[in-house]
Amino acid sequence: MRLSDGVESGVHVCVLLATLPNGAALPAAKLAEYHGVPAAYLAKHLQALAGADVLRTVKGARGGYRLARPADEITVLDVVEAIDGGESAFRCSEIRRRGPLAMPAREYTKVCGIHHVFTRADEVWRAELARTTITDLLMGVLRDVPRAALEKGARWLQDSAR
Amino acid sequence: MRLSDGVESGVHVCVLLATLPNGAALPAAKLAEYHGVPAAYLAKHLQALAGADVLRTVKGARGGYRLARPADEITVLDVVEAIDGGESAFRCSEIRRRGPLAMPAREYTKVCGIHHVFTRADEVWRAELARTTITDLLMGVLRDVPRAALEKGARWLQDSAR
DNA sequence: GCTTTCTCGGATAGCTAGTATCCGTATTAT
DNA sequence: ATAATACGGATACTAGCTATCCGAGAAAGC
Ligand code: SF4
Ligand code: SF4
Repeated sequence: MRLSDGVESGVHVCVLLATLPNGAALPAAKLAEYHGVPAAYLAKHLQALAGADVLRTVKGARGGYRLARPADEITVLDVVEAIDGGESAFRCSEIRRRGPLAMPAREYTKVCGIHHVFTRADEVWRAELARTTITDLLMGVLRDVPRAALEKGARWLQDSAR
Repeated sequence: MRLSDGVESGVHVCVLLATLPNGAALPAAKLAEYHGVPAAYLAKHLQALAGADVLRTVKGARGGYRLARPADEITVLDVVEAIDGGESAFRCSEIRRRGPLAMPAREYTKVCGIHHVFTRADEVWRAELARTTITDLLMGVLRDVPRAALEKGARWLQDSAR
């Protein structure tokens, strides 16, 4: 089981955008450069995030991406579902309908126990991700990252926002 | 994000094996036929389950597979980890080490907040799966599946155990 | 109004992990 | 001995994800 690779960049982008002043935007190329990931690929994820109303696009010259909502109203789950999709990890192929035990479809009214376990597990997983907002993550970064690195980042932002 | 396809068959196999009398075994070919899945493929998953000490193999003629432990000591998580692997869904590529913000490796001592969120989510997911045993699932089947189907299944088992 | 800058959206190649299969060998009951 | 069965490696196939490209269109600035 593997989460889409783009989720990581997606979350990082949101955290970075959360540091920008009110309505400012940052173009996709800069975001890619900042994180050291291929720009063309990141663009796809940015579009997905924009489509999911996590990011807002600012078109035209001096445009780019910015958060669509306040950072404390965006959860990690929002980012995950935008990029990785909202489907459950478990997909059953209705095994019980096959083989010699098979019965007519109408016999199977309720969701079976096996299916149910995985559905519940999926729900708690998502609930846990929904618990943390971009603001929470930003706080963590400000606390954990050494001052020197923070200043380096801030300087870079100034230069490229120009 | 997608769970390995074989997990479904794996769980079904365990539930079926839980219905067998004490030390009886069922060959891979029969298990595959019962569930209507390709035998050669199922064999792989069975081996994985045996390697993870979920199933026990009985070699030689009239051999097959049986549960390695009592059904109420086998959790759904055991099956999932045997077939799908125990790795977390989220794998970070250390983005913070790339790009202009990069700093020497020794600066990054603790696990970052982003990483932490996904680790925690993964833990609750696994905890939820560990909550349910094969016995629990078997109970559910006995309760939910119509009597006619149960008898059909029992008859089939008799015939093929011969 | 024209030009420049930048995003949007689709179209498409490349790659990796997972799916599915085969067969020769080892092991055991009869 | 013979038949039945697990084991393990080798391998083809496939879907989904990774990564890239480019033209159309929209906003900003002159
Ligand atoms: S019994 Fe449950 S898990 Fe198995 S095929 Fe049916 S719905 Fe899916
Ligand atoms: S900041 Fe966290 S999630 Fe991002 S690359 Fe580093 S460890 Fe991974």
